[in-house]
Amino acid sequence: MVAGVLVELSHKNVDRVFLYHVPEELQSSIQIGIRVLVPFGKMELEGFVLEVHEKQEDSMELKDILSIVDQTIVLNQELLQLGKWLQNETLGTLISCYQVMLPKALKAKHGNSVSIRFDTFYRLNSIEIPPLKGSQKQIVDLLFEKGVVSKKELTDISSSSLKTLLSKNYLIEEKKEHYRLFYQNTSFVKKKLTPMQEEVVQTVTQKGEGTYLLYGVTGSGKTEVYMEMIDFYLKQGKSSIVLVPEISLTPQMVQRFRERFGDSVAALHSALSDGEKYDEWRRIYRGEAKIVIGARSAIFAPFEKIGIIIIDEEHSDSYKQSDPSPRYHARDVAFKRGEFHHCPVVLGSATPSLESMARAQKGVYHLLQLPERVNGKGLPKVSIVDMNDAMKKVRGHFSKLLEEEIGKRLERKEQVILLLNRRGYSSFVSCKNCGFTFKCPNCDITLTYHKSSNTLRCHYCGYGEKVYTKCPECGEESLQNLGVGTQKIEEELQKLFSQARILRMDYDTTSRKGMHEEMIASFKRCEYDILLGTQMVAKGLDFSQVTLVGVINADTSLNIPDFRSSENTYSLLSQVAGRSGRAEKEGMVILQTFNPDHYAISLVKNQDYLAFYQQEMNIRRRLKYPPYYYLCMIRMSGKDASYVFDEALKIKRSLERNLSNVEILGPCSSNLFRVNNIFRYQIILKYKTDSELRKVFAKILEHYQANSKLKVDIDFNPSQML
DNA sequence: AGCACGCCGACT
DNA sequence: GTCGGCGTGCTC
Repeated sequence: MVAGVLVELSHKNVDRVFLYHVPEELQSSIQIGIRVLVPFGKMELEGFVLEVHEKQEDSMELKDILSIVDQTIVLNQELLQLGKWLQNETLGTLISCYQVMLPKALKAKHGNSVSIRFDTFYRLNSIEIPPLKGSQKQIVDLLFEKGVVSKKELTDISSSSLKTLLSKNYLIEEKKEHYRLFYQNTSFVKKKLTPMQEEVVQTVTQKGEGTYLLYGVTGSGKTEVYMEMIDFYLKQGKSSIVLVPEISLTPQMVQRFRERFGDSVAALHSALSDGEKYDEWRRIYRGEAKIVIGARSAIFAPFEKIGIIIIDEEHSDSYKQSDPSPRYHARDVAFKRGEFHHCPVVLGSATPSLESMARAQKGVYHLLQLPERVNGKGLPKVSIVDMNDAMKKVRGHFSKLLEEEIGKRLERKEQVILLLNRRGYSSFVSCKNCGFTFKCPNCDITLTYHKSSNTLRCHYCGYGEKVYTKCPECGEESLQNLGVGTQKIEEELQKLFSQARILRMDYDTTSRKGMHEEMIASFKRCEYDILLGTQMVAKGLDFSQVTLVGVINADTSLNIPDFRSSENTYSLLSQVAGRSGRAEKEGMVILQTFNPDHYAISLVKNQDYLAFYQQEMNIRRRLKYPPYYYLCMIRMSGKDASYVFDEALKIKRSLERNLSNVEILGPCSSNLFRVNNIFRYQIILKYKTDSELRKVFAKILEHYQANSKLKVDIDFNPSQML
């Protein structure tokens, strides 16, 4: 018997099946989709069994499989097929496509040490036991009384007596798997759906398979709709996947699911330990959990029958994996699995990505809408403060209006959320006086400041200019690097309101495990008046006492050198605005900005997503960006900068020869030009159809696979262009 | 990833 | 004359 094994090394040269002889004693347990340990050169490696053949085809000497790692399959037929599709889609290695589907404990990796935890139990072997005394008698008495006793209950009693009883065969020892996470079942009160919510649920469950874009304003009760749909499929014995951008940022969502569905909910996110993730995965695999809520990789949850896949906050760029290959988008995987399981895929957002909205407008997706808040209240009133004026009157970062309104909330014992927008922190130059920022004339994106050369550069096309000290717009000597920290704002805030209880939430204060949830819970209990934080205070939180949301610097994220910066800014501001006035009291929002007339800010005032969508679409069309064009980034890197550049030019020429109807930009140096003394150049492609693209790329990758001086990476639909 | 093979510089 | 540099190629 022969097995085809894909080994753990993620390198193009070995990314194929190697054949091994299956020794007699392992033949009964060998299966496609399990892990095995094999000799490979002088190494011992783990790998996945992808093929099993009854007889040896030729006379080639094959090595023996050393041992079997899993008793059960870790990659079922669907996932094996999905991995091959993913490889073709992303041009990553096949092994990386399989590894990305599994929790660390189940990845093929020799020396992996994540294990299953067991609880030990004891019961009596027979009723006839000679009279005993002391602690031995104590143990036996307890067993007569209870039948089964766990090891934990016996910790106070002598362990040597236990050993004696075991050695005399009076007791039987049993081991039972122990899941590291403990969930308490709580009671749940089903909320009655509004007619609009009801209609959405009906549409999806009746139409079934297909893609739905659920466009619902903040506070419109999307979570209730998700739960109702999940319940529908749960009653048919089918499982559900719910993706959220980063689950540790939305503990309230998990809690609500737990309240309703109890133990059937499994959570998969970065705050869990490897062991906890392994346990949750096993609960999913065994069908003990029917609903998984998780971040990007939860899209690979090993369910047998999927009823529905939901992607909440579908516009979030966290669904695209960009750092380690495979560079996949969870949304695309969702569509593929949706096809396989003939189930609906629901994309939900208050500010859908332009890509998704455009498809919905074209009728590719079914568009579902929830235009009203469930509390019957309107959306919060948004005021925009022009900081160009305000800065002349006050020092510091608080406008008169924001200061006054915070004061009012403190008096009324209501709560305040303050957002410090840190995206794009200090990498651009802006005029203190008029708000002017430098833009690339070819790409219409903000130029990045390079300290080393004291220049402003566009990393899309390579355009560059010298930094002036005088603002070209107003002539003032008031250009500055932008960026402030939460700590500084906190100090300022405390000076303004000495009695206020301020909770600062950023990556520093929430790094400790469980800290994030703890802070949210304590703010909810009104132990603080003001929640001050970065992006993490913007999403999914539901505090009934919050009636004011303030954004210190609404426009920093506009200056990120990325064509999506307007979209991201609009989306962030709408999201955070939605935290205000979620219960009976009216909500208010104050946006401080140097660009009050920029559409990504002014249109937040009336929460007019569709107006924003139209305006942004015009720009995208004009500049040939998504959704009108697809983007693809080819990154070339190596130690010898001039060699890398020369090869990059060769690649460009070869692309020009082999592709038609594709716009090729570059090569130019990446924003992070030198990382660990590796120099990086990039080529960006804009195109409408990718039929010939993948073949050409595959050839290029093949050509360079053995070249140690140049690494070529390809990223389809990159989420950020840095 | 690791390890061997292989063809050109400074040395006991 | 050898020891050793890391470029190239292979691993069932």
